[in-house]
Amino acid sequence: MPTRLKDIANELGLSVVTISKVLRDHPDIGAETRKRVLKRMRELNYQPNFAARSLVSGKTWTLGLVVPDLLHPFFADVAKSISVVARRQGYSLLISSSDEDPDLEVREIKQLLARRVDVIIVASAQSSVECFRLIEEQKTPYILIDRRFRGLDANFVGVDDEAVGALATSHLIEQGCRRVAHIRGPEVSTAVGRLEGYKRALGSYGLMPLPGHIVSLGASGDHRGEKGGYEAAKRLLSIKPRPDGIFCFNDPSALGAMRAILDARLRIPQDVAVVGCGNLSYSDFLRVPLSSVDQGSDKIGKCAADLALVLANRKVRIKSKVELISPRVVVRASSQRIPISAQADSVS
Amino acid sequence: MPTRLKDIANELGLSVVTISKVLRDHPDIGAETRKRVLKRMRELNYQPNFAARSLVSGKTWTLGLVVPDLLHPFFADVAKSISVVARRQGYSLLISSSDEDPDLEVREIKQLLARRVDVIIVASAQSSVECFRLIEEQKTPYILIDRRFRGLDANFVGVDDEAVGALATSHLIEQGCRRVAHIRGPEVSTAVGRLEGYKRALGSYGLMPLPGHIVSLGASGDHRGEKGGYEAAKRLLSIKPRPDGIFCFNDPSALGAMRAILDARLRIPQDVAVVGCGNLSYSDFLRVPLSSVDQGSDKIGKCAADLALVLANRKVRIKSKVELISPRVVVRASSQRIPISAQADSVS
DNA sequence: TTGAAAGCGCTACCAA
DNA sequence: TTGGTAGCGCTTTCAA
Repeated sequence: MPTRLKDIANELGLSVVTISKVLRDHPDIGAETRKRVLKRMRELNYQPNFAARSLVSGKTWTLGLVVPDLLHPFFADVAKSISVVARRQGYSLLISSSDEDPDLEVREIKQLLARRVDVIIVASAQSSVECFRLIEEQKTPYILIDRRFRGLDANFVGVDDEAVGALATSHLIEQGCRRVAHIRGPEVSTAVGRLEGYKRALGSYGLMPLPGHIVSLGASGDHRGEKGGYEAAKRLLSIKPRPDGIFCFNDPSALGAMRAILDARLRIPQDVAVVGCGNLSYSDFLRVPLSSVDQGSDKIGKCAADLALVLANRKVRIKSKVELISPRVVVRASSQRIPISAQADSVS
Repeated sequence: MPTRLKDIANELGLSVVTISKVLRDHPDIGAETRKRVLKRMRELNYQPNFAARSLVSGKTWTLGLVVPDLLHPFFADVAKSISVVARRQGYSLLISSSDEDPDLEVREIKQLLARRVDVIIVASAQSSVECFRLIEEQKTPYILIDRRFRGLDANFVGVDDEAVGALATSHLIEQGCRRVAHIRGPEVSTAVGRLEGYKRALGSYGLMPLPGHIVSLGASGDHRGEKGGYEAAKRLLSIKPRPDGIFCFNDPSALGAMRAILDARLRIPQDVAVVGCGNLSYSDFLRVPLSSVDQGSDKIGKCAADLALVLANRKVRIKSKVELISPRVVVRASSQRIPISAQADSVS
């Protein structure tokens, strides 16, 4: 039903090839012919058929993105900035949500492979590396974001999670906390890295995690960790000596933790200071505005998209790139124990 | 590079057609042959080429979604539920963010048309109806969500905005507010509908909007209305008589309004009660938990997706469907002036 | 039950 | 500068 090259060719008494060349700005076309063709194309509002084009060229001009949860502001932000970069180069974005389910994720990836997207970008919920072998077999370039895997030589764009943990922990210590606890996340690279950073920072101040001061978020069934954070913080508060600072794996768990602290009639940050990670929107409107480590989600998206476009245009596989974004602490009331100095909010 | 039907055919000494039939579960294939073919397909991890298939069938098994802002929890939620429904039927989702820019939106829609998606779903930032004519010309079915247009006979799925306004306003009145103000949104159907509902509800209680009690969010440059809500509320608070309740166009503007109220050293809800719209996540963790009208974003997504799948499988155009989701109030502290009764949070 | 032929809309290659 | 031919991987139709 839509206009085809052939239609224009017939109307103008030219060949399909000529029209095709005009379409793609091929040099060897007469100025007059070109003008006529372009005019008619515009009149008919001609749109080339992507399927046909893909079939010939082997390129779909499509990027595939798989995230664990589109509703999570971090991933929404990443998706958005990928989409902006991609669009500028004529690429579209096929997005799917794996719901943190590794099997579903594999199915989604297979779907993207079947559709022959030019590059796959995935924030993976896998525990094994198997499914990436599948992608490699098909020779589709792919980029991991946010979460990485030991021993997998793959493109990666994400925040430097050890730096996240170190930054948050050092900040708490600098604010006068001496018993900094950590609510850690599940067994994925982000949580492990942040835990490492936490330990490293304590060490660099000559401190150690106190017994019971590292608790796990657990899979409390809640999506993002609010409930888990609440439970974990309750456990922490019952321990002697009680922590005077908590670095939480992510913002939702920090919200849960803050609720537990307030419920226990303790003050934030005077009794217990809290730092989260993710720097989600609306932080300024919380009961106690939450200090948080910003992961630079838009930067991650932009980097990943830029890399994707490079990969999409290479014929041969190139050496894997690893890009680590530097995190930054955004200090708000939940950890501000020392009078405001030059550091607040605008720190780089 | 990936396996083709022809490869399997050659290996097994069969014709391409036979393999193709097995692939699509065609009945007239010998049991033995079918088994052999399926086995080999699995071994080679065969994936049919979508581009080739689309070219023949004219179907892309792809839905296109255009939203003003993927970061907005409402649209993220809608996108997610569309994706879930679509996936179950083998459809993928091409998502793009228009950034509330009508021109950009048109370009995105053109892109989707060029890609011959089976259905376009769009939460539109247009002020005119022109661009939908474009879609109609190409005979691509489309569904408007969230925002609709007068005089455009199109499929629509969204919340009943008048009911939203009426519900929120009645709730405030029932909580004892007598001077209910409204911070209204821009000139789109959602804002207009909510304003109408607000007026209707006032009327049904024999009340009228007081002079200056309807203020506009304005385009204060902030993305979602926090700053606009702040400014608007400040203006409202300076008016005599001062409002004792504010129904805000959306949650971000309600957050801004609450900040203005607290800044003015007034109490929420005792001095001024506040209701927002959208019921975004984390509401429980706000300084004052925000009452909000839930728009049923997941229901909207599900409905839209179901409708899209129907449209994708019809040959002929069918009469436009309009589905209005009923909103519900979720009462939290910001509007709870009367002791908690059976109504709180669990109201349906 | 199987397969040969034609064609979807486009691009690449080479000849005119 | 222009166009004929071939073919991308698949489905549809019809004949064997």
